[in-house]
Amino acid sequence: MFNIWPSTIYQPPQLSCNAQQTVLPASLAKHPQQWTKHEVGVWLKWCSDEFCIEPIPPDRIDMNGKALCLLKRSDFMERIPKNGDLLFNALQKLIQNKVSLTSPMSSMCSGGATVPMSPFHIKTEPISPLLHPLVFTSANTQTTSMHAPSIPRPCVPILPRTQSTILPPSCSNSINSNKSFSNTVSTVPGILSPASSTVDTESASSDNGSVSDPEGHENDSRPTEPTNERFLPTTIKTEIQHSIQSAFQPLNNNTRPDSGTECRLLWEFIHQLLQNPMFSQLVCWESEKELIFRINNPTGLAHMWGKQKNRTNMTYEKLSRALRYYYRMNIIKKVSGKRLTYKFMQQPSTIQKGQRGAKPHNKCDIPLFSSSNRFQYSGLKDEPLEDKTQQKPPPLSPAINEIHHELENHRHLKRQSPTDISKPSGRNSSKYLQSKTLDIENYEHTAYQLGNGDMSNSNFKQLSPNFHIPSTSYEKSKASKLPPLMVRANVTNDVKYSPDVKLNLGVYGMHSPLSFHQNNKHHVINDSLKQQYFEGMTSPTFSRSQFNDDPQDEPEDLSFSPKKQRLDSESNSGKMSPSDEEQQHISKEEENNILPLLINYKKTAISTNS
DNA sequence: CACCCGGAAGTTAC
DNA sequence: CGTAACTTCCGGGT
Repeated sequence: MFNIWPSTIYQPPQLSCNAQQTVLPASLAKHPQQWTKHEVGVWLKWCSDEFCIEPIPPDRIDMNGKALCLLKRSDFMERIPKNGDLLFNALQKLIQNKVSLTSPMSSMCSGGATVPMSPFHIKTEPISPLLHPLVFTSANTQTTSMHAPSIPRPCVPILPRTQSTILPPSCSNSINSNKSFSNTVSTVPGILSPASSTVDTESASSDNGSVSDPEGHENDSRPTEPTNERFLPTTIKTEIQHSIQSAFQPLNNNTRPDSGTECRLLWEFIHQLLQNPMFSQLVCWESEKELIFRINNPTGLAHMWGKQKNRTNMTYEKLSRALRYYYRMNIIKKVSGKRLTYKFMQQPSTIQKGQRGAKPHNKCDIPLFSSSNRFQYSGLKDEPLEDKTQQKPPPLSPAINEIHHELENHRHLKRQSPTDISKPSGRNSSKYLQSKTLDIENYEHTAYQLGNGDMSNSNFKQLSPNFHIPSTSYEKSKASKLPPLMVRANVTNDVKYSPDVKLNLGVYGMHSPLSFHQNNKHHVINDSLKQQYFEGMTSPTFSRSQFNDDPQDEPEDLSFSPKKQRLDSESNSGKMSPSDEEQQHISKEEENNILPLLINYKKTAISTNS
């Protein structure tokens, strides 16, 4: 009967709990109220094994099933402080399973769950699956990401995947919570597992009777064909699965009509977990009022997120990278000085979403010069950045004016970064930067396209009719797109100090000229400042002198003159003709020249600022 | 060592 | 097919 739904994706070898058996002992295949005292003990033992929790002293719950069912949650907590919640929930599921035998689950497909209520549920809210700590494990560690059923999944609100795992909070109750989580991750059928969820939900209405059928047990090699799902025990399964669905659905379906795509976003996922104290061992509010939350178990959270996204190799390192992308979108920021502590920058319910995910509120203002840049988000420790400067911008040079005009007219489009040519082997950004700088002199045109998004380089494809695009993917883009914006960078004839090169370098190196430091203040390049930026380069790091027309007076400007740099290098070192590799390589001296100009100005600004 | 940062490039779902 | 939102990897920092 309580055969558990197969599906362990992650199962470390050193599981401390029973990972082989997920079936409730046969003697417990009756309503808990009918359990004898001995059977209650059997159940407790089963729970401790199944949920990877420490053994429950029999004297803590020394009663028969009838008395057991009368225990309130608080009673459980009192008797078993560590895992009372878990046991209570598990018992409730057993109890409610019996009840729900008479109640088809078909209605669960809607956003509002009709799952039997758990005592600690808010009446008007769907039951959160996360409150159902039924954890099951199976011996099979096979990952079946390729087995995703292709049948329609109309009721599935979360990411499609076939299997997922989850850990009850109690499983991280050990000394090393992280390791505990990793080593005891078990499978909750249906949790975060929409694929099977749907199937089971669909089969539930026609297969209620299978609950008590021992033949319903499926082992770990469960076939994934929908037809086989019919033979699964469905009631509890469906309840839980639906509960899971509910948990990851938006609280307000009216504002999130697309319930079929919910909880695909990391911030949403985290927020959902935060809503449930059951997961406080993974992540909890540090200050709900201030929307500050703390990740208590980074590894566990990452595992869970990985399950949600069907990424079995998810780590906190990666998850945190995704979180860092939120900085610039003003969705989440790091709380400076507090490890594993972040803050929602706005009420999650107010976070606007793009077609597929969160975006800055004023997305149309983001692209190239908005205040929403990475430097602004370089840490909560940073005081609010000064972007209120209302200095009257100097007149623009014709070239810049043209560019500016183009930029203004293309804010809604995605900016395209110049080139991916001669990508250096390493990931050293300074080398990369330098190689780009070198490359640009070979071309007459550079195209940019404006837009927003995560601003990663992959979203900035090179588009220019006269540009050689070595990357395959870029070639494809080139064929299908036309650059909405052309920035003429006459680098061939005037590679060193033309205004356009300045722009290019700025955009190149920094993705965009986003902020600068001046008068002990960190200025964000907002609308009022961008003209000033372009024309005057008033930042100390982008000062006018650094683009002086007379390179002889500014030796540091060698960085902007690849040709000259190379010539100098050759004459100095005696090298005849530098190879491509050498062109891409940046020496320490060169790095020292170019970094302060193109990269480290951020650090300058921040350090002076702080 | 664990966490943090952000660039760069690849992946995936829509 | 294009893009948002990651994921993956990395070098470097605290």
